[in-house]
Amino acid sequence: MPKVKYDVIYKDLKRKIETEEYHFQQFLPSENTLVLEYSCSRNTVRRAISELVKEGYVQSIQGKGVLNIFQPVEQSTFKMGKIESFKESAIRNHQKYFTKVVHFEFIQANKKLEKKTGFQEGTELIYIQRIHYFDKKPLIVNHNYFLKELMPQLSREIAQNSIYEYIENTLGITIVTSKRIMTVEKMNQIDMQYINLEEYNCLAVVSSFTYNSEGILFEYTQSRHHPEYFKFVDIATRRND
Amino acid sequence: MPKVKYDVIYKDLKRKIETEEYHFQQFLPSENTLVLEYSCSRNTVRRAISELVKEGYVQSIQGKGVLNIFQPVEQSTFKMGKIESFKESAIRNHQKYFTKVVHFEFIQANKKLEKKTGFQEGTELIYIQRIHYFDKKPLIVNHNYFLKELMPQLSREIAQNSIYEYIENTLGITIVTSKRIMTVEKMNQIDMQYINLEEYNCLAVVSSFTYNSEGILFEYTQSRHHPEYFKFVDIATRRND
DNA sequence: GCCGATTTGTCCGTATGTATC
DNA sequence: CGATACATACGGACAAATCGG
Repeated sequence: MPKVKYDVIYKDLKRKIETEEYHFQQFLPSENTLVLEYSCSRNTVRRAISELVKEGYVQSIQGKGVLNIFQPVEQSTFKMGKIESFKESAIRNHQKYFTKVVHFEFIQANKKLEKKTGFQEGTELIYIQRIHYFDKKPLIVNHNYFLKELMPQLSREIAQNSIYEYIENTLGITIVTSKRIMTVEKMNQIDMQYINLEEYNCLAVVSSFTYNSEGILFEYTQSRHHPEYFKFVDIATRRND
Repeated sequence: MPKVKYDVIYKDLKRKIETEEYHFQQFLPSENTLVLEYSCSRNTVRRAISELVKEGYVQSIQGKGVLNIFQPVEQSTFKMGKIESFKESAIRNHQKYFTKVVHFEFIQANKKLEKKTGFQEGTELIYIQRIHYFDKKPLIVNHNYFLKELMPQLSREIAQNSIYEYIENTLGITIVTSKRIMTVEKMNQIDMQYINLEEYNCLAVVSSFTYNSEGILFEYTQSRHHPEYFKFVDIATRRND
């Protein structure tokens, strides 16, 4: 992240909240106070605070102040409102992970796939199936469909490591927006083959549509998770419309 | 919603996107153009646009413009990034709904409940179980825990209708932030009693913690959904940190 | 109930930086 | 290189909500 002012302030406030330098259910210093503290304009302070609001750390109350409502949430496997790769997530949660590529194929989108993924019929795609392990337990089956045109060099070896790392660092593509849909589905043949669901007969499924900085859809992924190890966190704020 | 300028602009842009007055994968008029169109400052236009970014309608690309990436999403049962009551959601999706109160009790939080809900042991609560029907099919089992102190008059009759309506309109409490956690759980006795899961043996579970404008937790709800009729949509944008 | 001080919310105008073409 | 477009930042003004006297 470029070193921009509002981001520095945001990170500093966040740290102070997490380390309880600012106490739970107490007000942060007023915006005007923070302006003096950080020698910046009120807009910049407000920008930093608005990030914290989005993440559910604080709540601004007109006429009163900015209230700290942060509680050290039971660590969640996947953060929301962010795009996070499997590897990043694993590292952040201090777990051992391992990825196995079980299928790698160049395909063309057909009608059925078009409906599911949004890629037009005939589009050249790379289809990859990967199994993700946490602590040697297979927990996630991943079906990735990449736009071949944008990453013709993508190989099995790269898929073995982090594809996102390759996309961002090597190809220099910036991922901007991702739409995700969470559902629960009955297990299928492939799930059964790789994951031990024990007495469960369904999985948590996250389908995501990822756009690059040109606004074009370049990836569709379906992640099928073992229910016991799945958690999806979201912060909602009321917007009246 | 108070009639504020950025909101008027936001709604107008949103309408133009939804009605395809602005076309998919094309750029919106530049910020400066919009400034002239709406006779406002650039900040105000940017504020409106940032709302659209949050909702995944557009994507701003520095040096190029604001790109329309809206696709009329397959209608989703539950919107994300918003707090929405069951009734509101049902109306928006043009479905017939019906709510049945199957349990209504005044209780005190014990240790176990404290761990689950966040309400301190000994806190006086109202515990309600409700079954939600769409088109006569029971699809959701709802367990609500309300802070009794804030709504001592809450009755079975009110629970029969929309509790949120009562809270907002009658009590005048404003709901501000809600933290939600989505998981998949095996069905329990109560689920089995009320919902016909057919061959499924688990449900989609949404646990939510709702805060009022004072920043105090006043509701914990666990919603247990029939998997076939459950969908959770989310827009993620990359923030580097 | 009113008034004034404080605090957040909205809005404006301007300047400068950075990316794209 | 210049023109255009979005991104960051500043400072100021007034509105709206809260709270204490």
